[in-house]
Amino acid sequence: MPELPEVETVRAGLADHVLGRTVLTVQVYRESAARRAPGGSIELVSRLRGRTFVAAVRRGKFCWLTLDGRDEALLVHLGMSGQLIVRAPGPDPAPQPHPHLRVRLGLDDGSALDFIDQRTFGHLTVVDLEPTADGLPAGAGSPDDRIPAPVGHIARDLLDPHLDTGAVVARVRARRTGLKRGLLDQTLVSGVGNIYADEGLWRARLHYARPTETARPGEVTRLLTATAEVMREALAVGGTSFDALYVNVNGASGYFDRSLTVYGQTGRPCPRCGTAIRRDSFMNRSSFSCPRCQPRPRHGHW
DNA sequence: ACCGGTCCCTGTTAGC
DNA sequence: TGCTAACAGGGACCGG
Repeated sequence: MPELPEVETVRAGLADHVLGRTVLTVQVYRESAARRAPGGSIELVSRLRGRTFVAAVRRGKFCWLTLDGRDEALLVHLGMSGQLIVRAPGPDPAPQPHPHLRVRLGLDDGSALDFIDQRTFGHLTVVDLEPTADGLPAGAGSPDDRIPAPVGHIARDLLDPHLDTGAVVARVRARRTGLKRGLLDQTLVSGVGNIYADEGLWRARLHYARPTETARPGEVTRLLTATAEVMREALAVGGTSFDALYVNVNGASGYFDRSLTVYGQTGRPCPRCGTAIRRDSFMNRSSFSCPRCQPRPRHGHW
């Protein structure tokens, strides 16, 4: 499940491999991959063919390739299983295309950029760019202050140097919900998904259901700092282990799993105290935590 | 404006 | 063995 570190790995790979390339052909193998555009695949093809990639930018889990003229971009969201793979020039070595190949962009040097997505939550769209709300650079890899219109409501992410952490702490505490819900709300702070939320909460020794309104400023700051640390460490691992020839990420089975402390570790001992990690159902998904390091808040206790 | 629930989608796995 | 249900989950959307 690609979250910020995985998407940043993809962005860096795109910056290395497709900038300066021009799109010659666009093949859409599954219409729903282009569903975010009103005109669907027809619009994707017409707005993309003949265009040149001039920047690879990311904010949170959204990534975009700015197009020549800098008024439009190819916007990508990987959903939960999306991959972007650069296929080297030359005949395709595989006898038949990947079963989950959704879109293939043929580039002017004979290479191809493949969008592969098993669970189909990801999508590609060509969108207009607009000025950022704060006038600052849009995100990682951005040469300017322009952001895709559909990403305007997404907050800066935890690794953005322009992130105002104090303001995020205040906004989280102003909410009436649980800490994990706040951390996963991409309009408060972006880039965090279920995996890194659980890892950050464990590192900060906070329970996922802790009410935001009773969380002290220092605790929320600790949560944000801890989650950013986990993501920085994952990024360092992923950045060194992906094949330089390919832009390739599969968060579900990739390189980032190995350093996970609580996510998916039901029954295994907590590295801090040895207590068995437990799994709870929360927000219709799983939450993993240490019952001792992250005690459940009792009503009225705080 | 905020908040929580629902749905979209496919492949794998657990359980009867 | 064969079927069904649960599970993985980001984000748009909707009703309160």
